[in-house]
Amino acid sequence: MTTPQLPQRSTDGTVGKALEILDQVAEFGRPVRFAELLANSPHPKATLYRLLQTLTNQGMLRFDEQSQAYAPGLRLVRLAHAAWRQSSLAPLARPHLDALSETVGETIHLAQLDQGQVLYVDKRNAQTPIEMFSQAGKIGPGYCTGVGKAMIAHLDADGREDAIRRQAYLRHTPQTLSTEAEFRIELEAIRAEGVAFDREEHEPGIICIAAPILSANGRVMGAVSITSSLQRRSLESLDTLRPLLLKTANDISESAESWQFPT
Amino acid sequence: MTTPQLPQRSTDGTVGKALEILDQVAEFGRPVRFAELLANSPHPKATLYRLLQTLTNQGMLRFDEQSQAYAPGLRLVRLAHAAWRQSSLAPLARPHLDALSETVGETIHLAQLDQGQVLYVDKRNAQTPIEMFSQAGKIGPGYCTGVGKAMIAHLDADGREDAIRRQAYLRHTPQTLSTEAEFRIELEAIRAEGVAFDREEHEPGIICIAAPILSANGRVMGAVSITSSLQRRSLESLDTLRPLLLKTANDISESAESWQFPT
DNA sequence: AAAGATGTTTCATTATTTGGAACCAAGCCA
DNA sequence: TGGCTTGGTTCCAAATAATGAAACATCTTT
Repeated sequence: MTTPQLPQRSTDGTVGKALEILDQVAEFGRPVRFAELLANSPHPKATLYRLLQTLTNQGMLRFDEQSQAYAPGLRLVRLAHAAWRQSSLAPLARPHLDALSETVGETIHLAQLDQGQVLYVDKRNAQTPIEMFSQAGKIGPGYCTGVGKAMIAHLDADGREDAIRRQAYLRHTPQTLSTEAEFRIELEAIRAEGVAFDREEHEPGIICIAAPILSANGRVMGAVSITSSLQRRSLESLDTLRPLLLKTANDISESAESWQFPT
Repeated sequence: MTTPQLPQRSTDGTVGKALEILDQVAEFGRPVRFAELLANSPHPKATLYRLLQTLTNQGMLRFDEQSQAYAPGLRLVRLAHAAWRQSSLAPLARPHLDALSETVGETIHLAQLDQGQVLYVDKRNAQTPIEMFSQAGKIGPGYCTGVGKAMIAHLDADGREDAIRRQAYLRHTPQTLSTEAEFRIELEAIRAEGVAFDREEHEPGIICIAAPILSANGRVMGAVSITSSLQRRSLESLDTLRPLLLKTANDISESAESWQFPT
């Protein structure tokens, strides 16, 4: 008899397991050895082994001979290009972000929600390009970023509860909201206000104002934010950009509505 | 008895089938309806249906209610970020591309080979800085691009044959090499020469010079190219950049060699 | 109303995945 | 040296999940 009554994550089929493993490898952020994966895996050795083989010769993983370790494969990059173009707001939002960037001269982020986490899909740098590695595809926490809070606050009840449950509530800075209760209160405030602020909750000295991008029927599609540092601006100063930010969010939403797929 | 003697692509297991479907959806370049996929699918209705369901609720695909169609999902973007950072030459090559770009002021491409096709992983051009997945992740043909030819020419015999077989040999321009025979001759010439030229083979008026990036043991890791237009430069003029290009390719290779993975 | 598309569900059959255990190959240590 | 540990690969009978023909819903057209 095998694994009788454990809560056991609802993985759909073999494919689900394989994709879960893919995620695990990606999360490591560096090539991982078989044994390391095995340690964090619910699967028996042989199963994990075969799944890794499959993923590898499909190009979803790459096996680095030299370090004897697995890393996410280039096939993903190819697939992601298609995903980014078709399923992200980035292509549509592009002109609006450009305009906003030009006007405010601060760092702009465009994000969407992916399994309760913030997924950045586009970015514009402040004039001085302190080029961090390209942002698209990067993920961030939902409970302590402006875009994350803005999106979660505007989800419907079910989605919101789900997202609230998925947060890690780690204290990144002294200002981080690190309990579910605090987070809930903040979400209420954001819903009332229409925009979210990040008050050094993720990184010390970094603040931002974020607005949700809502579809005509009120569903959350994503969020835009303007980020700055306390050295350059105060929260109040950021707040003066609110009308511009809201207009941008609205423009993006309208572009999305009027979009028709080609035959 | 099922599917008795067809050549039938060697798909490893259910996971393989699922990923193949993922590719199909991505290739469409626009949301696809169930029926369209079914038409191009070797699988029976029910099978395709279930596979699509699985992929969708795994976030690898997105089902657009409005258009009743499937598109690649955002989970891919997240995964690809990890892949790009760990499995592409882009992070390592970045400073070298920056330097080359600064010096020559022309469009630069960094590409790798993915299943016989050219996969662009980074780019520099005069105007726009990098926007991750708008350029990275894009694919191109191997037989009529500078980077493609440079890489394929330097593969080992097996890999080269495989790549030669995978090409489509479509005539994009009057200059396109559109038979396998012509392609083979060109590859020989490139191997002798050490660099490849694109003589308006992919797009009219567009030319480029490309060099392979080889590891210490001679394996092809990728290629760099400098692209220009006939309005601005001649092939001879591009050729004067050859030493710079080769130096860049070599620098990237050396950076890669000296790279050690963190524990 | 009937006939066509298109998408979804069922269920007995079949084939694939599973995972315990054996096996192999290096290190390591005493 | 020889035995012990650690990391990785292969086997194979049993358990499970995938399969696909066909029936069933819907929603359009005629």
